[in-house]
Amino acid sequence: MPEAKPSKQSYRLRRLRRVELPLDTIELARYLIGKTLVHDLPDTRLSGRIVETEAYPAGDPVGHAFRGPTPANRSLFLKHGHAYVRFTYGSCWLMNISSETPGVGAGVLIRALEPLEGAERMQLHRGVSRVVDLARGPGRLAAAMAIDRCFDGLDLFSRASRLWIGSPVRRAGPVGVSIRIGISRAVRRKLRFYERGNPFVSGPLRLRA
DNA sequence: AGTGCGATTGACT
DNA sequence: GTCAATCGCACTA
Repeated sequence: MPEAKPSKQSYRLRRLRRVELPLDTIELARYLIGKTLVHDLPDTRLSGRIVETEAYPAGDPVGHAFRGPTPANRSLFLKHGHAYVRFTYGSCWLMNISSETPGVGAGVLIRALEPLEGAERMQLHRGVSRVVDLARGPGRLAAAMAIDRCFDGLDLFSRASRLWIGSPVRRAGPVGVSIRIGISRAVRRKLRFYERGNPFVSGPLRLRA
């Protein structure tokens, strides 16, 4: 059973530098597909390929920054490359990356990972064994990667941050674009990006093809 | 596979 | 008091 025995392979991951990021919310969401998210714990590395993102650009009425800065959303207004971590629905943390210049509120939601390293630890964090369920969905992703409010406001591109964005381990497949998940209001912009056909992507099947 | 629903915390009106 | 960038489970099929 591949689900019960996740890979113990390790990878040569390079920290990306902030200057490599596109300074644009939608371009960043697209750019992050295939890159890696890494959390270095004291004894273990947790990492995964980013396979699904959503852009929440400046001025987006469903973005958390829409009504201006508050103590809870201020991280979205930091220079691009900072973590914005928010608790929602009583049980889920969601991880975003700020995506514009200082003072502009915008971000990219990281929605799903294909686990690479530390999947056994992720199984413990999540209480599920199936590898495809470890980080498929933003709440699951945060739980698997042990991301909570401590990381809100962290600069992912500071020299020695424990949480960072790494180079791809393989070339990303074709990237699909769709409407965002869980956005029920009139805003139906196609701002969700995902690696097409990847089983670690969340959402209904037709939005993974 | 798709749909429906309850749980549950924090921020803001 | 209301609402939320969700999840897991219980359904139906």
